[in-house]
Amino acid sequence: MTGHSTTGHYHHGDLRNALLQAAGKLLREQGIVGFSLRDVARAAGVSHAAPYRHFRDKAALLRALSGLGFEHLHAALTEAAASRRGPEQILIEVTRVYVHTVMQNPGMTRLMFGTVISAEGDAGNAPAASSILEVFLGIIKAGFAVGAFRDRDPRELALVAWSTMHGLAMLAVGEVVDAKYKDMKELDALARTVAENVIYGISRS
Amino acid sequence: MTGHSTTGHYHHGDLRNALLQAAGKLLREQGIVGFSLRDVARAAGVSHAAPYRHFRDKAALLRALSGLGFEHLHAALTEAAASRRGPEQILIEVTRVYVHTVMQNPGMTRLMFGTVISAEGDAGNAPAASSILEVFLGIIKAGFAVGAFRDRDPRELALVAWSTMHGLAMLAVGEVVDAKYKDMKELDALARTVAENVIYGISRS
DNA sequence: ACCTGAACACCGTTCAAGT
DNA sequence: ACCTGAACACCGTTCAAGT
Repeated sequence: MTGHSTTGHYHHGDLRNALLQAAGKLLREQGIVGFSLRDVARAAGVSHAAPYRHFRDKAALLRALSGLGFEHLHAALTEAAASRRGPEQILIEVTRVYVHTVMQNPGMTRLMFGTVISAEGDAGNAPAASSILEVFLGIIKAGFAVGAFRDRDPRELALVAWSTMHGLAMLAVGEVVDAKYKDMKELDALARTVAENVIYGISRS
Repeated sequence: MTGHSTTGHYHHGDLRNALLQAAGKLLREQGIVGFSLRDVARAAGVSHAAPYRHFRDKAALLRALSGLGFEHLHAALTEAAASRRGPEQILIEVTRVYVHTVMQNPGMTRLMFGTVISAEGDAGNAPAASSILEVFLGIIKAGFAVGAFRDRDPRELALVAWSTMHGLAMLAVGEVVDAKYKDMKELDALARTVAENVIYGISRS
């Protein structure tokens, strides 16, 4: 995205971004368990002390990375919410996308929702999370507009919808759900079942 | 439970258990982030190499600890499932207990469901998880017996119920849900709402 | 059989010093 | 302004050696 590159002598113009990119790759490929800042620096081709010019500490780097993950999830959900007709169809599609996105990058998922990072001065993931809740709120309100849903506090219904698909996604990514569900076909069917149940639950009788 | 203790010269008869207990305390008090095996050994009053006589490595200790956590959750849910009348009341109570148990020990929760540990030869948490699923299966089947629930695969309904309360619990423990929900009163109300929605969803129309 | 102490390869973080 | 290299206090793990 930066564009200009005439000098041939390498070395980063934007080390901060290079570090985040390297970190994302390591997180995806190796997971969060052995994730080390020194590895990130190595992958970016700088000394192990260099990242400290751009992030206060390892937690700050992870927080920034987590923020990128939330943005990605938010974008995927927003797109899924925009592309269909009725609120019921939307809920089914959003559930499927939620589970898929979460399963595609388990390390990122654990980073985002595992609270490996905590607030500590920074706002933590609260704002990112509330932007995700907005997506569900939008779906619920659209459902109200066409008289589809039970007359309840929309924030409650939004949280019900989110909880349900989040729970399925977490059980899947945590491998606590039976091995057979790791098959994506099965997971898709399960996502549909779960979404339908939410719909049954929140629809007017 | 062991009973005899006449010799006054200390040093553990059962270091394995002492280590697990110390680890549990550290996990509860400090969380999983800075959790170190050397700290556990120190807390138990032995050298840092001593744990290796009882656990193959740090992951094995954590796996055993996680197993204890699953046992605790299983026992709490089983008790909640046994004490009430109709399946609807049971689901509400079980949801409340699930969320409470999870919130009472966030470090343990992250250990159990964060897949910090993976299988690696050992069976991982799959058996523990399936014993939890059994509890939900029992509730669903009891509901079938009195004609309360929709005619679906009981395993699906059980997973729907589990997913929903698990999702709420994870959002709560991950602090992604608004700060005001950290108040237990609010969380209790939320648990009830979520449980009611599951009931609406799985009940015969 | 169970535990210790030294040893090794790693980490996160800091800081003087270089360009 | 940005990066490096040495340094420090920690970790997980191994292994000879002690009782």
